[in-house]
Amino acid sequence: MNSSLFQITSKIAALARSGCFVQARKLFDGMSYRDTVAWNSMLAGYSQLGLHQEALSLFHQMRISNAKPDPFTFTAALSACADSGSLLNGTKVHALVIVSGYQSSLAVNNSLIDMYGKCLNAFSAGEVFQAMDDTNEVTWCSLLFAYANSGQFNAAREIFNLMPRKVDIAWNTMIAGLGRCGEIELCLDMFKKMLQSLCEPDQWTYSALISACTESSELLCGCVLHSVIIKSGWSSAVEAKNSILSLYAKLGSLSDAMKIFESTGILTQVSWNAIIDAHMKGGNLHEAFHMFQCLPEKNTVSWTSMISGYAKNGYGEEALSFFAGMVSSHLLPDDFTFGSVLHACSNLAILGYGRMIHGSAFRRGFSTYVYVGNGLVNMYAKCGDLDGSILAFSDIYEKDLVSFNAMLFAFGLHGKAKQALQVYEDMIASGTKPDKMTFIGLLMTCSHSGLIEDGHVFFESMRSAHGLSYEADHVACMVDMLGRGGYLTEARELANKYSKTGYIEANSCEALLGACSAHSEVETGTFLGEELKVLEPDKEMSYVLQSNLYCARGLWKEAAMVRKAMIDEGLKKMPGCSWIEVRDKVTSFVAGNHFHPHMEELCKIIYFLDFEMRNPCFL
DNA sequence: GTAGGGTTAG
Repeated sequence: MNSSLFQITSKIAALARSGCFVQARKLFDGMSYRDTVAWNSMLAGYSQLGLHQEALSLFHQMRISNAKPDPFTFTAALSACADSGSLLNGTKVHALVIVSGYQSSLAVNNSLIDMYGKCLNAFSAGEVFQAMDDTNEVTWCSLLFAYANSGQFNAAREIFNLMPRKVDIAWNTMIAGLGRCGEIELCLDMFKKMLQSLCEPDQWTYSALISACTESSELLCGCVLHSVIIKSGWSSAVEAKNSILSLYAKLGSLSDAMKIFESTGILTQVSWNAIIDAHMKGGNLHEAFHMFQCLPEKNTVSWTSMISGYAKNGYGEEALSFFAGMVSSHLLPDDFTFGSVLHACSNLAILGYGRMIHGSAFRRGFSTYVYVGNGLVNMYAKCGDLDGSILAFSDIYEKDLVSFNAMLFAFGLHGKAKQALQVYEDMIASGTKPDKMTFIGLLMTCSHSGLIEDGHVFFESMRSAHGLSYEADHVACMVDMLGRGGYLTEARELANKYSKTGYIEANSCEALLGACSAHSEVETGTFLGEELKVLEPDKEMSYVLQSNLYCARGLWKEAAMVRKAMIDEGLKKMPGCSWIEVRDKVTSFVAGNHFHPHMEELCKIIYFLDFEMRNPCFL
């Protein structure tokens, strides 16, 4: 009896190890009696294959059955939490470790430190470490990783210095961590010290160094290191090759990246994905799609590259069809995937679909992730659901700069200036440094809400207090703000003051022209319109704005002449349209279009609404 | 018969 239990268990372990988890699970489910080792074997199988959800649900089943978890159980369960980045589940398992009395097991404690480190919770990792009376190399390395991974480099260095014996992996952890934070000089310094010590750099050392160069846009430094790698003999290692490839792909020389790609004996998924992504970044969708089709095996990253690339280039529908393709090939979306899909949803302004994605991300446990949360804030705002944005924002587990910017824009977009400025206050209070985007959001908000004084203060503090330089868009926002408020002279002066070419920049000129039509300044407007035609001869904007200017003053003949001149130049204005989503169908409306099937009913409703707005006491 | 660390790509 016992021997058959042993036999089946070893079979399960072997099957799971080789990736045949379906067969392994069949055997496991057919067992009449399972002891702890049997549960552990199945659990470890899922955990190692990256099937974190399955692992955790098996762990749960084990708890409600009679089996008693042991240190093997906990290490497998914690590794599933660690690799899926689920701090919530990890903390629950930690509680069960204490309940089961295993808090002095070295392996379990090491797994706990690893889990907290991967979930970016160095503080808890440190607490576990403090309570340990027995430690080994793994303990120290995991603790070091915990601090380095969460960007706490002073603490990481302290731990590194305290380590009883510095193994290669500790050097690699420090180098990789410093590199990820953009500390390229400290990173190279570490590498020098490593060479001076008795530790030998390996493929991971070089991979981390090259990634550090990529992170800091140090192409030249990366090239030097590339030659060092060739001399060291590690250049054929997959890890090094992939990093080198992504260095060239990301820092612009796609042809160099292609050379590495074509010379690579082992074409790993990483190489393919890096090239696809480089094509996407360069806006070369056709080439990216071609490479994607040639990919022998597509993983989550490959599909996500396609989704995000098409979404970024404004092809929302195509992006969503890639998402559908991914789902039907049974790949599980992760936080990056959801973020990219939400990006597509905000471009298409399809609230219903966006909500569905939100639900899906929630069920998979990703809705509190920063990349997903930022996408949700943006999606809800663009789809007109400000409350949705607010809820999504408050759900984000660790808000970053993009989260604050997205929420600021959301309020700004909906004309809620007070709340937008509050977001900025909260952002500063949280220690997050504002960037150029933040100030675009602030200035736009001030402009749309007529907060001219606040606008001036932000514009000034942007340079003096935050050390940021003005870009054309910031100046244009200010010009727009002053122009809307009727301060046309000041607006023009400002535009002149900050122009780099001596001429008013095109986007400031557009803003000024807009202000001229709002305030009926025909002469100035005409002059600016001619200037804008010189600045952007291929754009229809100058003609449209000038024509609007004449229309506002009732100068219909002049307006018609401008429109005709535009057509003569071969320019066409894309008509603006509005659209709504009703029961999964999007209907769009263009001015002057009478062919909508329900046009008559719609006109009646609009007539009624118009009447009601003009006579608010009617009802 | 089961277990614990770093690794590149979106």
